[in-house]
Amino acid sequence: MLQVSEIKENKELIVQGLLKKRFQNAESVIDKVLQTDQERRATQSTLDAQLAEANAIAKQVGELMKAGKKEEAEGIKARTAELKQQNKALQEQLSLLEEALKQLLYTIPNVAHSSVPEGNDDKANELIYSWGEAKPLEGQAKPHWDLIKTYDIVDFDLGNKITGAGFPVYKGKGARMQRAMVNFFLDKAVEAGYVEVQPPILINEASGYGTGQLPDKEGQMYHVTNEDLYLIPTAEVPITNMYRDEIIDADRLPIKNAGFTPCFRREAGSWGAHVRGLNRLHQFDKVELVQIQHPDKSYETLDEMCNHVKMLLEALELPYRVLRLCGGDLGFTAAITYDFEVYSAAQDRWLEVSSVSNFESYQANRLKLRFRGEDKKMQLLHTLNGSAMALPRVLAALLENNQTAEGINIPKVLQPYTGFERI
RNA sequence: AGAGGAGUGGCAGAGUGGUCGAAUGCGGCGGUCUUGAAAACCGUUGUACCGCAAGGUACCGGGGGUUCGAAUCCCUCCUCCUCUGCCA
Repeated sequence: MLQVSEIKENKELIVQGLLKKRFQNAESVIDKVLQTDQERRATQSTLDAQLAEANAIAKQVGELMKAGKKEEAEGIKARTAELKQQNKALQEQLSLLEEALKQLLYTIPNVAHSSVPEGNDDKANELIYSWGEAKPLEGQAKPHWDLIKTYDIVDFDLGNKITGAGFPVYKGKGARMQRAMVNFFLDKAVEAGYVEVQPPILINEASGYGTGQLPDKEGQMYHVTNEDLYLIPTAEVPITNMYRDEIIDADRLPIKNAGFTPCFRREAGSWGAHVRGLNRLHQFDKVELVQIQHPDKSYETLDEMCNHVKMLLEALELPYRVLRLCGGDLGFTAAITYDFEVYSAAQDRWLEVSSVSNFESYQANRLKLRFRGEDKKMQLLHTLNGSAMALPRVLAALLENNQTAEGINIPKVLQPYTGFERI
């Protein structure tokens, strides 16, 4: 969430950034924050003064008791009863104000970075890079949902039987492909200096708040009600939360972690071709990169992460493009996001396979993730993450783009991992 | 899952109702000494909030309670350890 101190100092800029993000009533909500904070501070001051008085009396009583002046002590106690009531009321008032402020701040998204283009939806996203030849296949190109049946490598009916829609079973070379991609992506991440981690895939409520899935977006996660835990929608959540409530030594920065996990998304939503097959699933596998960086360097890091994803896609020989999301299409917690889309020849569509974002201090503020700056003052760090990458759509694109009469060609870089050159 | 024990500052570890934000040791930082280093010695060393400041307030796993006053007593939750049971 945003920091009240920032809002106070840069109110106009923040309102601008929020409007770009298409956050309604930015100005009035910000005003409400400032007003609530004002009340909070006033209440805090009063309460502190009263507590100071109560503390002084308690000390006095102690001294009188020790001196054996019991009656005098009893006399002073009368005042404390009064103070106690007032303090309790003030305490409650303060808690209410603090809670109100927090709830208010939770409703405010991150501010869009200055380079983020204006726009209401994905139509306004800015194309900033493309690689490879994006053209439909000639002849009888099949979409991946047909190919997986032909080669019997992903089975939706089986998944339906044992779980439900959106939970496919990968079989034979399909399963092997998954394992190959995971290993390839993880190996590349480790080569790039990321420390591999394997986090839990169930998270508690505090973690959900830390990275911004809670409150409000609980409907998108599977909830294990008998333990009050959530299935992760992305490894971003457990990996970033490893650093919740931490004060990091500046010389440890940047912190780079990579992890492979399954991801779970409820996404009750649309039907049709764009959710067919592997395009959208309730459970899918993903390798995620997370970095924690000094605020001055987070945009360099963002570029570095984007270059990493480019390298992966080029190694896989998949035509792709990079989009800078416009304000209206940006996620709640992101200051800036680059989407990587792979061209799927048989669908003649672009499939999002990676999303790389800088959250600046928005998550760090919720996480209480800080470091001591050059001036010895505590400062919030910046968090970033990116998928590298989401497997099902990469698989879909590989199947569709590499189909031949003889079968599906596996990219060279994956062959050492699959042990076969063709499906 | 049952029985018992324990959670204190970066770490170790005292403290069982007042003078305790908390002894002591280690570690860290600064200094003296030294050509340099080590050792020794001296000093310093938590976080958040309120306040222009002086200063004040809160925090001893989390939450609640008793009391004029709680790290210390009570309730509750969480975590860890030991034993028993179960198990990949």
